[in-house]
Amino acid sequence: MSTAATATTSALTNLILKSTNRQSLIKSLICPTIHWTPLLVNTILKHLWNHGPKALQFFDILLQNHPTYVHSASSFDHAIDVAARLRDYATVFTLLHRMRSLRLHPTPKTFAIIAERYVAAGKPDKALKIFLSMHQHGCFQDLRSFNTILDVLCKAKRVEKAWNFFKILRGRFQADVVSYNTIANGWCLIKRTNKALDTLKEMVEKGLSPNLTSYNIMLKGYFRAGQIEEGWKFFLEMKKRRCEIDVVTYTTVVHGLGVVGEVKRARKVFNEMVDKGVLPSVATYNALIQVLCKKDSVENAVSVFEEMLRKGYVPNSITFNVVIRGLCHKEQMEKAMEYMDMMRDNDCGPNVQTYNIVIRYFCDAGEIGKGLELLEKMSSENCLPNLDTYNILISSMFVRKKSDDMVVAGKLLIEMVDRGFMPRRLTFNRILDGLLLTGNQGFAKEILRLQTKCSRLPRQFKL
DNA sequence: TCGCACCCCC
Repeated sequence: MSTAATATTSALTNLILKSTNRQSLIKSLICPTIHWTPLLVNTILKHLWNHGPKALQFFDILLQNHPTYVHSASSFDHAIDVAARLRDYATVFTLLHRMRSLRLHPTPKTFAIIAERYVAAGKPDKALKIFLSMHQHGCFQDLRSFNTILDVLCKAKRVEKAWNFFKILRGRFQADVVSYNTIANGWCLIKRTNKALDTLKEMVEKGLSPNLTSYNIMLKGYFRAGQIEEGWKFFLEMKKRRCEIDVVTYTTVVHGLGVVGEVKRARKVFNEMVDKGVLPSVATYNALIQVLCKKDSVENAVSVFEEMLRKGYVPNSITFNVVIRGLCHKEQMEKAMEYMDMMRDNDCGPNVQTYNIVIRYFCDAGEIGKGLELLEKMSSENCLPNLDTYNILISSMFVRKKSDDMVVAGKLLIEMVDRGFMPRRLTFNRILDGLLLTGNQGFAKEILRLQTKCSRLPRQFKL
């Protein structure tokens, strides 16, 4: 996007965040000088991702009040994702029906989003149900969408459920190598490497051949399960039998060896890939840098970071976050802040994860004030705090129960609820205890009312 | 469909 467009986006995002009155917001947004496009709408929705109610309000104002602009299907997908994450299923279905009435057909992606949110909310059966009812919403199921629902279940570690569902429907959808790989990967995610192997064997019996992805999945599975020597043997076997091992294979091994402290072997593999003509990717560098930070020294990690710059690689936010975490861990906070500035210069963040890292280290060092300063700083950069940010800050305030801290914690709690995050019961109770112990009875009552409201009402955000 | 980070706390 151009600089002018970015400026417009920030200005609009701020306008939406600051507004307290729907009518005046409508007046500001429905204005002939603003040229609404799906790209602009989607960018703003992404910025508002950590303020779900505002995101939905914004989407709804254009939907209801704009005389000519019609949302795109992808914007609907974003809005549905936000509503589903808020567990506001009434709005999810309203939007789904609205899509159909506008003749924008919900896509397989739409259903994947809803299914994913259902599974995340602990409702995998609802996820299967929405998948099975896709055709009633004017969207046909095919092998791709079948594989997607399997993947959604597996990624949420509901592998047994995915496997049972798979066995029932694999005939109907003509399961392919992707379906089997997805299930095998699921078993690997829960460290059941033998089940993964069985799944792939069953695939072979059905006449399908494993591909490189199948092998990479098993390889990662061994390392994840702590079966390092099995992983290593598997890697050697891959090199011997299949000549086409790729950058993913190497990255898996570099990372797998590194996390168990085998830094020298990890480095050796990294060098070997260069010799064999397999070019490391940014992800490979990230894996190595992370491993050096955690198991070697941050100085060595930084020199690999500088090496990758010399070779012309463009570090991404993961690269920066890994280095920043390493520096924080070595209590080099100033250096960490310099890397944050570098991110700004490189036009890649800092993002909410970056802030969470440094806020966390400041808080752990007892410098809550600096943590709160960074919270301010991030909003000024249009980077909204997420659930983790609030949890980090609030829990740090219980190290010593200072009265002022308790009030700040209470205010943060109110803010997070306002933005659609559901604090855990423990968080509520700790803040209540803290306020009562420090003589803030009035504020405690307010928090208690909020808790009661949160637990009683089904989620439905007024649009 | 596979590789790299972040995160409440257990």
